[in-house]
Amino acid sequence: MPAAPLTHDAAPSTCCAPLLRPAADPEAARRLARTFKALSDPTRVQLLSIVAAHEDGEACVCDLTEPVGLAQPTVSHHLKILVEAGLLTREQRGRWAYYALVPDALTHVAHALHDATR
Amino acid sequence: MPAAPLTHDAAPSTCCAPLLRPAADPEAARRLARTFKALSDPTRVQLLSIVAAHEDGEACVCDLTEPVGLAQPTVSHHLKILVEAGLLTREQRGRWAYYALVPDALTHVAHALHDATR
DNA sequence: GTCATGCATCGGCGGATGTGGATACGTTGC
DNA sequence: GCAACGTATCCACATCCGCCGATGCATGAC
Repeated sequence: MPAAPLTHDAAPSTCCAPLLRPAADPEAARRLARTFKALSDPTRVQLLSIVAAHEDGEACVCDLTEPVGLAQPTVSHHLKILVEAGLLTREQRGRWAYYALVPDALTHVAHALHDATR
Repeated sequence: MPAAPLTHDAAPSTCCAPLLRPAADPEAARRLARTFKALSDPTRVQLLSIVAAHEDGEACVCDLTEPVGLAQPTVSHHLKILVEAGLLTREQRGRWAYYALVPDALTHVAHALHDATR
């Protein structure tokens, strides 16, 4: 932070082109990245796919530990991340916890990404 | 791993529902997650947005360091990750390196994600 | 009540990641 | 040749993340 007074306003050549549109503000980028972070692990992508492939589009933890080959606490951890990202819902019925996809979450993410880079 | 021979084949109740479709194979999940990992950082999302907002859809590093408020090596590092993920292209013209969005990369990602959770 | 079952949380370990200063590389201009 | 400029790479540091064993918290069966 010793300041960088050399604003390349006096650009010698045609290096820095102007922006046509204002870019996505940092807050929007932060929220987008937060969702992508939830999708940045192979296990979590697999979990989403497995849940989606299940009948009624829902599955409990015991359905998921074996396909991904991880211990139950780890699967529970990943599921929590997916729920916090708004990609899955969690519903407890009896002693089982059923996870299901949030219907339009993924398409919403796709649109947000398209808007940010439009 | 003393083995967990208790395969819940003899499930007492209706816990484990069958799959309607085979879920995404681990390899596909790995590739998808690899792309999302590149998008999982706020700085990188901002970089994509700033590049897209520039005239001609391209920008050099000197256009990018100031908006994101990070040092040049850090920005270069993030750009490399985006290029390796297939989201940006790098073209050296003179002493400047111009980065541009890969046209259909994002929509392709969106479709792949939709397929994995169809 | 007790016990078993399914799941979440806690704690720690090992590896990956974001960050920037110093430095090396390639290009332009002299 | 040399100097200046724009970028990329190297290195070290702090932090975060995936992973699992141990444990706790519910619910259901007895």
